[in-house]
Amino acid sequence: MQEVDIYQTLKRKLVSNGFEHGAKLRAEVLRKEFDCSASTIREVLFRLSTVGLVSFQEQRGFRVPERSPEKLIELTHMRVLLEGEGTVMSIRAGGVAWEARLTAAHHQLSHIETRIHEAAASDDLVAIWAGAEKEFHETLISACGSKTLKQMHGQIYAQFRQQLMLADRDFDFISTNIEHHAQILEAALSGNESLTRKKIHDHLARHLTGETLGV
Amino acid sequence: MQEVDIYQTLKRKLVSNGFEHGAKLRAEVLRKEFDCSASTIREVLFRLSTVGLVSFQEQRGFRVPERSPEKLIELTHMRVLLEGEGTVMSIRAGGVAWEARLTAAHHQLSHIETRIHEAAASDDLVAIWAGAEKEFHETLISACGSKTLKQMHGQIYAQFRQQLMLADRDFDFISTNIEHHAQILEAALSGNESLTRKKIHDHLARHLTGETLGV
DNA sequence: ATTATATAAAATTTCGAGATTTTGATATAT
DNA sequence: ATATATCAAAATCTCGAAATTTTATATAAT
Repeated sequence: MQEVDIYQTLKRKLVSNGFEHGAKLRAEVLRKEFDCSASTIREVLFRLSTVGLVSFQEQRGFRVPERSPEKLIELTHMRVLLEGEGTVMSIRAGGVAWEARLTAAHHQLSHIETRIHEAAASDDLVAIWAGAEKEFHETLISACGSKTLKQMHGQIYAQFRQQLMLADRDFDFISTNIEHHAQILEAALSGNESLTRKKIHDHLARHLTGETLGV
Repeated sequence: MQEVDIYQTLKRKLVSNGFEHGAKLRAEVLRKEFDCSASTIREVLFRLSTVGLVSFQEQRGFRVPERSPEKLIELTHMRVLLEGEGTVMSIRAGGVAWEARLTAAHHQLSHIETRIHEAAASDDLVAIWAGAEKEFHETLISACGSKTLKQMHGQIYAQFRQQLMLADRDFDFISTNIEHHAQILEAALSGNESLTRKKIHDHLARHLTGETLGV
């Protein structure tokens, strides 16, 4: 298995319930799982600690970051800030091409959310939903013109998902949430910047209280 | 030399003119300089790429990031966003203790800037100034209550300094800049949030045009 | 002269073993 | 019973050499 594949596989596991929060990531175990040397694993884990998905402590190895209500609040705050700013920049610079992409991304997300809401949420469907939700929020900021902003948002978004894991799975598909995405789309297409910021904030607001992880 | 020292030493060199922009960071060379193995160097470089101070490309090793006017503009934009948000949060939550720390940090910065402005800027003085300027801007957001925001700001600030290196050294000490710091302090102490945001923006505005790196 | 190919040199990446440090268990003392 | 000290097991970290890949050089072909 290629190192880049090991990286992707581990990353996916880290943001989608593949490990317990706080679990130790032992080189020896992972070495066997991926059939490579301990140094290669060590390297991949360093790269993942790069983006905050793995915590590293000198002489004490690597761990999955603990779940923490405060951390989730901080990450949510950053998402509101970065997605709000990035979306406003996209509104100004994106043009029709961006509006088209956003509409398409929302259509797909809306489709899968409705489907899950009506039936049950199988693991397969949840995986598809996770991709569509990520795509929608990334499309919002995709025309902002700042690689730096997109990169930071990518880091924050991944850590946000990792904090949440499946804790909030049910809520993600209730009609309130489906409505939220529609309102963000509508506000963005209307070009109303402060309204768009507000709708993004409202969508994420339930994670700003600490209740989502039970405080 | 301890690995943590290697990390610090390299980091300092990377943000203060110790390397050319775009320079290759060869493991063999650094291995000899710090008298350790190639793997140790490799690890440190991975950690520095964690925070964006070193760029890494598969099979092509590590480099000092290129200087780029666009990148500087993006980093400046992020600084305005993060320092503005963090300072406003500090105004709300910091209390007298924060105000006292901010006043102290400004006093030290003001002192050194005046001194350099009157005389010439020796390398020693510039190093002291760099510390004082970093301290002032970090104190602004120090009471924001978000470890995540502080961490991201730290990354952005280091990359910002790395982009600038000594390109803008002269301007850093002219009276305009000294005035800027005083106005940020005054606005923050007055508790006027939008004015504080504006003063932080104005202070950094010259880096938003591209002129600083000559576009 | 320019492009393409083959070869050599140099740099990066992987590896497993040895050295170091932490962790956990057991024994001893307060 | 609590705390401290000692030792063994386990994990992490460092290292230098071997394997792989890139880069540079020289040769041949168009």
